[in-house]
Amino acid sequence: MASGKRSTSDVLAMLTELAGLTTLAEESPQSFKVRAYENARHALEGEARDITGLSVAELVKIKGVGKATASKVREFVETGSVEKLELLRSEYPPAFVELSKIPGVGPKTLKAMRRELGIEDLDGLKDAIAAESLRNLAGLGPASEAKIAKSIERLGLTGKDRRTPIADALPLAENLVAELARVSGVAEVAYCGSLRRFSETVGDIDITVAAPEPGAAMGVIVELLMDHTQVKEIILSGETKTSFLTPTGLQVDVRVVKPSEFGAATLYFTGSKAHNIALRQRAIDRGMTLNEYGLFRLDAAGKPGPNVASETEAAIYQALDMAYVPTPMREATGEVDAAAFDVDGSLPEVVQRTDIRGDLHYHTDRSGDGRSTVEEMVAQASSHGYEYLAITDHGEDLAINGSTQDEMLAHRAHIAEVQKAYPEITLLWGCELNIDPTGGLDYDADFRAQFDYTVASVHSAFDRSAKEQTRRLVTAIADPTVDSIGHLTGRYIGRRPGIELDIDIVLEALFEFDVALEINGALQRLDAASDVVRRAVQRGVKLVINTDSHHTSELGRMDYGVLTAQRGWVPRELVVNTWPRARFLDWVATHRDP
DNA sequence: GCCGTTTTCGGCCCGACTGTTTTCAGTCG
Repeated sequence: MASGKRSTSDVLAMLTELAGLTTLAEESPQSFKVRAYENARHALEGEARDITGLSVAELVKIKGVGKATASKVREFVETGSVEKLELLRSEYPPAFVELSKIPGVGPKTLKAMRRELGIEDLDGLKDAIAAESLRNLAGLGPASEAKIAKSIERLGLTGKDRRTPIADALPLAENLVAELARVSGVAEVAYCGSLRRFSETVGDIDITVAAPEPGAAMGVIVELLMDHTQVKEIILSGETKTSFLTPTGLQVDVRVVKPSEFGAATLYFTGSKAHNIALRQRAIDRGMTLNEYGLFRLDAAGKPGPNVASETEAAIYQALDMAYVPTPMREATGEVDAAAFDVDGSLPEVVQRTDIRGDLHYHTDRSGDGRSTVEEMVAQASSHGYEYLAITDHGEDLAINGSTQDEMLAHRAHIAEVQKAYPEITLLWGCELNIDPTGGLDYDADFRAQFDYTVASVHSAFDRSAKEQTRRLVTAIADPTVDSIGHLTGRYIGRRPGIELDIDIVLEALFEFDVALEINGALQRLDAASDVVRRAVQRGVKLVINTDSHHTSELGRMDYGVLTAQRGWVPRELVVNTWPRARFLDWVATHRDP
């Protein structure tokens, strides 16, 4: 194994691999050992401190991490590998593990294929299917063989670990929800799953439907789906559950329940799985049981008895003696204990869309890539009720999109003219500065200092080393004319990885120079990412939630930025654009001249 | 492997669907 310093994400990846290989070894995804590794991973994911610096004694104090896992983490950090993991790797080589990604093939089937038929990789499996020998395995038949053959055909398209960027999944889900809501007999529809938790990529789309007659409604829905343009193939269909694949291979699960069960169902299908398990454990501890139909009191015989709550998620959390947990926080990274009144009860009140008073990264057609005029963009912002708005067109360094000094000065005069028609909203003449590979910025310092507000961002040179990029960012952050850092890594989710950074050093610089970190609400960006945001919160770094709008149709991105902030456990207080105008302007003035 | 106001052993969340089964195992979420 390669040497080098192990990071927190390396440790988490190690535990994920350990859980995966142990699933094979134990022939069960429900294996208690597997769940222990997964729980430990979750617990460490939610840990604020740098886990690579913790001792075994400190690690075992984290709930969900025991002595065995703590020792493995230390072993991994100190030696770069874990003996147990290496043993499992030699027992289950990558080509064999790869087979576990085939939908419908679980650990039991996989090991039977190896044991009985000597299958070691995809080619071996294909040969066995061609020879029709798979059907001879106990519990399998011709139908299973055909199903597996089909799964292999579309592997890559619909493999179990396939992820779809939220920017692709969300519009599709919203359209499906709107269509299903119009089906007769349907009372309510919501998308759930990782999409509702606002995960940046999703494995599938889960849609929950409420209907007084679930079976009948499902019949109508299946008819609708049968010749729907977004349905390539219906892969299973029962009384209350139907799954289909879209033309791009994204799986959609539709589940129908009664309206009285809608809260329990959306809670269940929103997950995360680990969050659900924690809630169910809590129910059991209180003499109740929780499933997708509701929360029920257990009778003396341990059977589900009277319904306690089911119609709304809020009622279920309340019955479990917990604060309501916003969907983006349901990742089992500490929110269950934090929300539990008898354990901690200090779940932070995260920022809400209604807290936002202004947008501070906002383009007009002064930018080469801007598509609406100053007048149009300001009118749109005003209609959103904002108190202030920073118009931040590109600086001169972006050859095609940027503006010269003279153009910027004329732009300032233009903005001042438009301001007269909008007394209720304070317009700031701003700029999106480009951070060059060395950390340098557009114009000269004196000119930059004239802007009312600036956001500095990376737009090029994405492939430098983490060391170079970190120095680049820190140099920009230290510049007194920089008020905020835009889309931190420059990533496009699922298409382009962002720049590599030593996040701790960057966060330290942001804190020290009192520069705000942007949460960019563009769905393809969502940058800084929620995990980075959560660390920023822990460090006390100020944040700003922006749309980076280039057109009047893009202001809705504020919702997405807020959801990302909620995933990062951001309290309103840290978000500078929730502050009243006077306080915000005062902050800009003081941080520039401390 | 983890955990404990039933603590150091004996439990560990719950249900739908499919296929191969005459009552259930495997997979999935």
